[in-house]
Amino acid sequence: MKIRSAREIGHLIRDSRKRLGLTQAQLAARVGASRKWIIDLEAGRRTSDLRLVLRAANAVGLDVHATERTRDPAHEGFSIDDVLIEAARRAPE
Amino acid sequence: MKIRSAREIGHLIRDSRKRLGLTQAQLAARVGASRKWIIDLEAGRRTSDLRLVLRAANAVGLDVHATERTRDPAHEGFSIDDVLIEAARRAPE
DNA sequence: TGACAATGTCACCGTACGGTTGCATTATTG
DNA sequence: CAATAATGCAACCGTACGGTGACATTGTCA
Repeated sequence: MKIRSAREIGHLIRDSRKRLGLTQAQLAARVGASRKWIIDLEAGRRTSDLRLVLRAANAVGLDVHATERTRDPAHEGFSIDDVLIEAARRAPE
Repeated sequence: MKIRSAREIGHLIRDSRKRLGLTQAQLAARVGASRKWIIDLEAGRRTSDLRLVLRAANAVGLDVHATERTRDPAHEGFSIDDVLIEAARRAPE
């Protein structure tokens, strides 16, 4: 599944965690974070510390990959993205 | 490429940015962050705000995917991970 | 060579991230 | 049903994340 937002990876991690029968507290212990951090991650909040995010994904059996898009984004002008970014800056999430 | 650390995705983003001929300042503007944040991201520091990380990856033509490992990690006991996590807590990065 | 762009680092500093604790609200199991 | 576990949220609060600006270094092009 392609990840487009913090919410998406949060939901993925939650689903995988439940499929494994892990509680939030157990996952938090494995990741090395607090239960609050797991709650925030699964709820799709901005969730700092990328290392913990990757560790959490790994702990519930998710591999995170990055692949290059075949179409060259330099030729796309970014115009739509720029609008979205501006909108996101005013009304985040 | 499988992402295992903040450093790996940082290097990927840097390489893709250079391939596109973007400067750090230009990427920062597209992402909606400061140049310092781009520097920290590319250097593999912990890099908060997953939304910006995903946005930066997208801006340089990288798709981020999450895939389920076929082998069930519940049956792997997490013993090795637990050791790594403990080590990471003492001597992070 | 000089002028300029790009990058990395530093200091300062505000803020929001996240840990802790406690409590309310649901599942879940006996 | 009662008892327990699991989850979500709220409050408090320390800290580190990240923006700004300045500077040194390096790379690039005339």
